[in-house]
Amino acid sequence: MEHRIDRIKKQLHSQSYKLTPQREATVRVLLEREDDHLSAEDVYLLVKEKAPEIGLATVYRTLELLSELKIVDKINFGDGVSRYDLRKEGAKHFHHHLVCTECGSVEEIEDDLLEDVEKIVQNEWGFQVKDHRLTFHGICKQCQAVTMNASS
Amino acid sequence: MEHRIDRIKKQLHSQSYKLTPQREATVRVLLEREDDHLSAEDVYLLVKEKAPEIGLATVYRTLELLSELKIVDKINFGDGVSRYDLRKEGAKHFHHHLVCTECGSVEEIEDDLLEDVEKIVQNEWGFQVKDHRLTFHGICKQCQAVTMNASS
DNA sequence: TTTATATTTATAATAATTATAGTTTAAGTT
DNA sequence: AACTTAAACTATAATTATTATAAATATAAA
Repeated sequence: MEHRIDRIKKQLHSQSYKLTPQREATVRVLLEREDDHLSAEDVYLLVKEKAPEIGLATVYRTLELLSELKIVDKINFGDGVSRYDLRKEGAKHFHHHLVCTECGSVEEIEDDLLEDVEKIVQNEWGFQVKDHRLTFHGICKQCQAVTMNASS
Repeated sequence: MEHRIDRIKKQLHSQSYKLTPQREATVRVLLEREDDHLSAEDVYLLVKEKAPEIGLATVYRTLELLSELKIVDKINFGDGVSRYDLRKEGAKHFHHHLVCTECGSVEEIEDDLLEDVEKIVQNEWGFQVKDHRLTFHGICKQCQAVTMNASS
C-alpha cells in the first residue's frame, strides 16, 4: 500500500500538485476499498472516519483531480451518482464491469478483451481510440443459481 | 415514421399503457432526431415546439417509461446529464458510441462488435449477458486531420 | 520571517431529477 | 349518453448530486 501511495504522490508532484493529508486520506480509502465502486458520498463518509474534519467539497475536488490524472476512473452505472474506481497499476485502459440486474453486484474484468475490437474501430471508422468504457448487464453466476433453484 | 410510431403504440398497448398525445409528441421528437443524443431538457424544448403545454415532468416520465420498455436507451457520457437514444428497430443490443475528446462529437456504431467478447464473458466468467454499454473515447477523423494540419 | 500560492472548510448556489397535489382525459360499464 | 374509475397530466415543490464562493489555513519559495 505504501508503495502505491508513494507512486501516486510522485504522479501528483510531477504535475506540481501536493499530496495533502486530505488527499492522502482519500487515496487510502480508495486503496482499501479497491474492489468497490464508491460514490463521492461513500468516499466522504469513509474518509471522515480517518479525518473527521474533511469537507465534502474537498473529496469531490480530490476525486476530480485524481480523475484528471487518470489515477481513478469516474463511472456511472445509471443510478444517478458518479462512482470512482482506482486504475490498476500500469493499466492503460479502464477495466470492464459486469453489472447484475438481479442483485446489483458489480464484478470487474481486468483482462483487456477489446484489443481486436479497437483495431476494427481504428481501421474501419478512422477513430483513434484512447480509452473505453465497457459494461455488461446481465445475470451473475450466483443469481443464475438462485433462479434455477427457485424454478425447480 | 408512421410505421414506427405504430409499432411503439402497439408495444405500449401490449403492456396496457396508452400513447397519449404528449407521449406521441415525445416519440416524434426522438424519431426526428434519431442521430442525436438528447438530454431530457433537449427533448422537452423540442416537444414544446409541437405541444407547448407539455410539462417537463411528463417528458421525464415518458422517457423513463420508454426506457423501461427498451424503446430508448438511457446513456451517460459523463457530463452529468442522462441522454436518451432510440433503439433501432429489432435491435437486441444497444449500439456503441465513439466520443471525441477534442470536439465532443458522438458517432454511433450499429454493428455488434461484441459477439466474441460476450461469448468469452459467458464462458469464462459464467455471466449471462443481456445487454452492454460500450463507449470509446478518443479522437475522431475530423479532429485528427485538424491536428495534423496544425502541427505541420 | 515574509510573501505568494495552493488548498481547505463551511456554506451557498446550481442543475438535474423526482415527488406531490389537484385536475384532466380516456376507457369501460351500465 | 351519463357514470365511474384509473391513468396520465400540469404546475410546482422538494430532493439530490455537484459545483462555486469567500474567508481561513497551510505550504513552499524567496
